[in-house]
Amino acid sequence: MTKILVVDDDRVLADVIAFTLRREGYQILLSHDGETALQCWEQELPDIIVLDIGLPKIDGFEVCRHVRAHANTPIILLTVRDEEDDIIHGLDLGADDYITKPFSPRQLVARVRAVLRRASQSLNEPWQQVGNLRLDSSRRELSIDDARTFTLTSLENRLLGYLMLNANRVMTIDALIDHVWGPARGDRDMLRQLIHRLRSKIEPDPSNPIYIETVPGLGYGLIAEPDIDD
Amino acid sequence: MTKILVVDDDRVLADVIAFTLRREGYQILLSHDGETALQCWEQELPDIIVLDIGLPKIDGFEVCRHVRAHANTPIILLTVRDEEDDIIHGLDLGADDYITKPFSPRQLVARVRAVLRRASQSLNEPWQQVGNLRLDSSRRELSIDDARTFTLTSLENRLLGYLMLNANRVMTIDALIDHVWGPARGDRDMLRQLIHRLRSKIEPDPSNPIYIETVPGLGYGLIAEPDIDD
DNA sequence: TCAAGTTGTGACAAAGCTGTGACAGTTTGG
DNA sequence: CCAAACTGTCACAGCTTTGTCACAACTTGA
Repeated sequence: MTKILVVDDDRVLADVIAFTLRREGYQILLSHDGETALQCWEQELPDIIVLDIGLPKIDGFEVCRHVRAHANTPIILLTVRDEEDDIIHGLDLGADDYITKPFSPRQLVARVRAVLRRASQSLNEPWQQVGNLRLDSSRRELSIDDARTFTLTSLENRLLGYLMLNANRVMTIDALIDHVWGPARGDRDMLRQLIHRLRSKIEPDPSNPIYIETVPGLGYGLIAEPDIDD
Repeated sequence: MTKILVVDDDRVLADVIAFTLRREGYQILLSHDGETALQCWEQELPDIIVLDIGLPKIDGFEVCRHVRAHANTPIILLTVRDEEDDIIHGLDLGADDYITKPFSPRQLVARVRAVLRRASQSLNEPWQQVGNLRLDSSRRELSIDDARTFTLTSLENRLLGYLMLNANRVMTIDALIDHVWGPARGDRDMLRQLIHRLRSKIEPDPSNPIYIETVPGLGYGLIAEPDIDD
């Protein structure tokens, strides 16, 4: 059974979350501060963590960083709305998604499912399809519309695979760097170059990209169904 | 035209479904077992799949899992009533919605529409909506009436997000400054400029603002439902 | 009425970000 | 072992964003 670690110092909210997720058939582990959360994580190795940022003592960022240093356990952050910096920081640290409080049970369940699905998808299967892009990761081949096909380099393949896995979401620069080169390698210059090379390989008009969009100051995203006339 | 793949081994029911959906203007692809369904999916890449769970050989869950491993094609499951486990299992595998048999044509059409709409809005994008303004903070994009869309800068996004969060309430100048620049940064000049720039970007007539109102001596507020002739 | 403060507006420059080309070191494949 | 491909590094131009300032119009209160 899928185990979910829920971490929130607001006990009422934590109970609500636990109740919601239990009803969906998940097994719930509860923590109310960062320290016990880390202990619990280490002992139980849950399949996913739902993590509030504002925790006493060890805060959510610390927990996130610590977990990411040791494993890939998916993490969903709980943040207050309009704290954009928290969200970006969290995603930079490797969180997989976030939910802004207040949220509905349905939203929560949907996110948990989506993140779990992405996590399981990332492993197995050799190819994935998004819009008219089909990426064969094992052979590093990209076909567009079953017509043109390109051979990608290893880095290009990793970047595009990650973008496709998170299609239509904007990935922060640091998150991309971490996923392509691993933590604490790679820098922004390298990512810029990589994006540039990937674009000039796959975009019909590389200076007016339709697949890979830039969100200045934030990062990049893959557009699933691009308008032709963009 | 929107392509729908209908998979059901009950040929009578499959035909009824196909008929119903065709009448709504959709293009229908039919399969009666899992194997041909997967073939059909891979070749045709339909926009959505209506999938019965109880299929011979490869069952609906398998089909669902296989599709999800490669793409995000929306899936609606057909289940028999009271099989809650089936539903939960299906949703865990990434199905987008479900309908319990028996169902009416109207239900089916409504679900299909709903799922397609959600999918086109790329699922659970966390945007906030106030009146006819919709702000997607993760992209820093503002759409008005689902028609025009503007790209905002980081500061503009933070300001507008805060105003929308407190729509119809007047925010004091200092509160705004604190929320946009953080405590003890920023001054009134900067806020004045920011308001000015935001207005000239989103207001139809920037010198007669209808969205962002000025309350002299106090601050600014966002008007949720502006009169056109203001 | 007048003075002080507030607001809208335009101009400008500094700082930062992004796309781009070039080049060299490294890896890969034959 | 060589050539080709891949990758990291750097510089630079162009653009956007942001802070700063000046000034005119307006409001307010004594």
